[in-house]
Amino acid sequence: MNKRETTRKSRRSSGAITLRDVAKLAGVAPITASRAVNTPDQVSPEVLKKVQDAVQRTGYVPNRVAGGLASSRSRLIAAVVPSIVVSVFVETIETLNNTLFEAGYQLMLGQTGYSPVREEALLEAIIGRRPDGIFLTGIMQSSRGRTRLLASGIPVVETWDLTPTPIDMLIGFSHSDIGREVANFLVAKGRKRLALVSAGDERAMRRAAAFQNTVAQRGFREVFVDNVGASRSLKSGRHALGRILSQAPDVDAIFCSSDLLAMGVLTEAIARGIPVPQRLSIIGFGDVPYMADMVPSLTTVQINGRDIGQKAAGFLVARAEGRSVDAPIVDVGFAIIERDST
Amino acid sequence: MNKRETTRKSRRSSGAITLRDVAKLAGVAPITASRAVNTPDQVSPEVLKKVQDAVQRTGYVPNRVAGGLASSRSRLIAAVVPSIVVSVFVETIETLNNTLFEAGYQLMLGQTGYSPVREEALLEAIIGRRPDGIFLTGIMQSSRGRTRLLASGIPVVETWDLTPTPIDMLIGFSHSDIGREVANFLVAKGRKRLALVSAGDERAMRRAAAFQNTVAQRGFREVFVDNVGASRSLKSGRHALGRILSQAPDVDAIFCSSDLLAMGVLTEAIARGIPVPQRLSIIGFGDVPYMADMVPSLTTVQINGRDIGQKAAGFLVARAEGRSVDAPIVDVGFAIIERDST
DNA sequence: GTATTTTATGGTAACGGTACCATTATACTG
DNA sequence: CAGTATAATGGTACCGTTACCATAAAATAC
Repeated sequence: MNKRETTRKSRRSSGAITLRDVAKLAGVAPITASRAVNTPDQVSPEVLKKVQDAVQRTGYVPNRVAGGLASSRSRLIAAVVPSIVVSVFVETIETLNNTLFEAGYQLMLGQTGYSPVREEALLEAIIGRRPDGIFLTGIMQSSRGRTRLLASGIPVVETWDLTPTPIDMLIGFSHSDIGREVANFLVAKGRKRLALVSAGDERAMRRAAAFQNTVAQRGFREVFVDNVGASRSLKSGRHALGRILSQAPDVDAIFCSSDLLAMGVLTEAIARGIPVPQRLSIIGFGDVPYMADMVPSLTTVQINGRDIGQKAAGFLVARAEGRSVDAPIVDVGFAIIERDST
Repeated sequence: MNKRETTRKSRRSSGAITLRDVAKLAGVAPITASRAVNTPDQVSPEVLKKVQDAVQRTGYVPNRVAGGLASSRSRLIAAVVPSIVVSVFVETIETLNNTLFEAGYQLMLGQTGYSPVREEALLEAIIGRRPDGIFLTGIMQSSRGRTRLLASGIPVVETWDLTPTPIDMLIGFSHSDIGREVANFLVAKGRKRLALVSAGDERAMRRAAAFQNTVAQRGFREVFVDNVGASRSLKSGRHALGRILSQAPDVDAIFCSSDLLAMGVLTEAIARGIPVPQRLSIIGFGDVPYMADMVPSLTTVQINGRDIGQKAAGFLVARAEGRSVDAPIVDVGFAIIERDST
């Protein structure tokens, strides 16, 4: 009988130390050991000590998978990002991750590569893991995705954008406001012939559209648009300026959809001996850390990515722990940081 | 009786659709439904169709937590990184993540912030999640950590470094070789008065030490060392050059422990009108994507981070699926990419 | 036509914890 | 001092899935 039991065990068990082993060693029931580990103030000091000793001696590490299944709380938060190579998201993710870790949560990272198909598959994989919360970069556009998330009942925070119809919580800012404000800013600086270097993603396009509209409304010449599609590199910024100069040589200000593109435009301008900002104003987006210390330093739209990450972590943890979030829709705004390139 | 059952259920259950629900709807046993979902070729076409219909109708998403517990396979891989803001690691993580996702695995991300205390806590959290594999950036230095990992029995791949005593698998390159080769490279270029701008982490220090030794062995003057500690920003690179110029004005070549620091040094040099590379050679480390397209373009030590990520994913998945890895210790090497800054 | 393998399906018992309820010992109340 | 609240501990069932074994039906072998 005993033998059979042992055989059984060796077939299925992972062989690791379990709470049962710890409890046996400490001479208490498994449930008591569980309490000693998780809610120490619910057990007597003697029992606590015995269990802690047993944990030490055995090197027991609680199995969060089992715990998660039993309690329906995985202590896992999933984050969906287009790409972590796109540096503008990195600080948000880092802060999100760190804040979650402090609160006892782990981060599961998924990258869509800006692909809807990928996003769909990712969502399925994420929901299957039953995380306690989901962080989305941007608004979930696909209605299938929205339905899925809603049906899952998992707290969701959409970020990095605003919408009147969020799935659940929302921490973002208005891309069209940015487009408008940047246009106004450049016009106020006396610029007359404006251009855009824009990536092809939806949010960048929204900034671009607002920029164009504002320029048109104020009666200036049509904005020259160079769309670099998915190539967000410094090099594509350089090439973009090349095209602008040959097709619209009188352009005197360029709004780029990322700091890296702006840095490319700036680099090309310097290489061609075009004085910045005298002949050409350049403004980026994102305020990646090192932009302030370049020469010339880059004027850009600052987004407080760390703030977004921290707030999102706070929201998700609160909801995971059954607390409600007072103001679950937050506009964190943006700021145009004026430096030497305009 | 039935009532009681229902009551019970509502107390504990998460309320989500389970495999049992799907099975009931399809008119088969739960285990058969499980097979239809996971190993479709083990069931008859009719049953397969019935189950797939039921899945569609219910919107069933398998609970991987429960599956993981039952099968001791979480399909989760954990990655430990110092920081994702340090751009040199980002491509590795991205490729690791993407490759894992293709194979049906999710990535759990942990950041140590270069802190051993943090690393310890992180390890505990990771092991508790019973991932199928662990990716480490660098070698696990702490012997407690090594013991823990070994005891956990989880496949581990250490990366970004070499050691004669890896915990398990290893994909890296030699930091001392880099220090030596860069010194030789600069000397071959005719440089005589060398300096280092180094971050305080262990691997950077190892590159620095080898660099210094080589310079000493070849009979050149002692290397001027500027240690920037934990501040790896462009700005600290700029400040570092300031200090070097005031304390060792005859320095004619600088090896920086990261591309970002090198970019800072380069920026400061340009700002001060110091001709690069005529009066000053600058070489970085990492080959962050945009370094090639700056003016002047930056000479640097190229590490194939994507290759490391892809290989690591391959190794970990193989081991997770019970296959063995032929050559689990790989030196991916490095290359000095000569550009305009030397 | 019987013996033997293969295929398809199902029953049952884990996996390693925690929720829920029950029980006992102890402290407090009036 | 009985009656009641509180604290500490334990028993049991269950979380949602899969491993393992058993069984029945169909296919193949001889």
